[in-house]
Amino acid sequence: MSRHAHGQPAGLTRNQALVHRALAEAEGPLSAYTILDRLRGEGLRAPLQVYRALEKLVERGLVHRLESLNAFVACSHPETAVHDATAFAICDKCGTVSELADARLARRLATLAGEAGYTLDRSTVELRGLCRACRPAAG
Amino acid sequence: MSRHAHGQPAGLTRNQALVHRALAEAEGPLSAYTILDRLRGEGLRAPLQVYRALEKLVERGLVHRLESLNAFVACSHPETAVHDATAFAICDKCGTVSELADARLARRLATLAGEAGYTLDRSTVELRGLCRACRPAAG
DNA sequence: ATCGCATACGTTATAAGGTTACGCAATCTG
DNA sequence: CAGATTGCGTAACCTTATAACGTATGCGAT
Ligand SMILES: [Zn+2]
Ligand SMILES: [Zn+2]
Ligand SMILES: [Zn+2]
Ligand SMILES: [Zn+2]
Repeated sequence: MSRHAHGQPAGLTRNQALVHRALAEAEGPLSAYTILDRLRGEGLRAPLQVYRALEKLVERGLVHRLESLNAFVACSHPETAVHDATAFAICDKCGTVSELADARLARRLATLAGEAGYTLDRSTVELRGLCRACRPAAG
Repeated sequence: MSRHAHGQPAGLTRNQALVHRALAEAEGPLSAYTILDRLRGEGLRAPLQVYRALEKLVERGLVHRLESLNAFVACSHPETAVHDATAFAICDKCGTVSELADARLARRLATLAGEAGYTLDRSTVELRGLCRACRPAAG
């Protein structure tokens, strides 16, 4: 589980920077309320302060929302990277998350949506299972 | 596990049947609390009555949960059908949902998870965009 | 400078979604 | 019959997310 050593992205407001840093320093996904708790020492007091920051961070692609967990993670890719069809693998036991980018997946999703008559604006792909560390030894 | 003439799966308890019917009769996804409201006339009073029924229905594959909507839909495939890697296309404007099954997608997800060191137990794939009816006419 | 607009901020209250805890009843199983 | 399992009902509670309202700040156009 390593992430970039950072360098906060430029152009963030104080609250946005605080929320982004909290996520970047966390080992895994955090709920909005957990973020809030971790930032009370910095003066944050209300859920909306966190949700508003998250909204902007997600818009900019600096943070992703994990729908199946109601939680958020800092993006593990450089800010410049392409982000179509990001998938997340989530360990059901230890909760670690890996952000995966895959062009073939992106194409397949676009094709599927198209065949069903839909445009594809954004996609949620979350894979649940066990990570290598949590998997029982093969037998 | 067969169905009666009116499409109700057999072997459901009263609450499960009520919840399933509510979803099957709805035009789109329903939240648990909306289901509850629609079933108050049938005697349901508490969220847990709905959540417990939903849990069983999801286990049996008769109902799917849409994580990005916090809502549920009746499965649109026969009860016998295979259900690995079901994807949902969701119109952002009118809310209609199409349930898509695709073996190539299933394989790609399995490969992706495997390469990242994860087993793949179940997947959430939700595609957001506009359906044909809601898309602005081209040209 | 100052008006209008846009963006961010802070606070309170409330909506929406989901679970824990407890106990009773029916249905198997030995 | 005892014990286990499953479903049911109620109340209380917790988590997640948004609405509503007002303030502050930057910035370009008049
Ligand atoms: Zn990312
Ligand atoms: Zn793990
Ligand atoms: Zn289905
Ligand atoms: Zn539509």
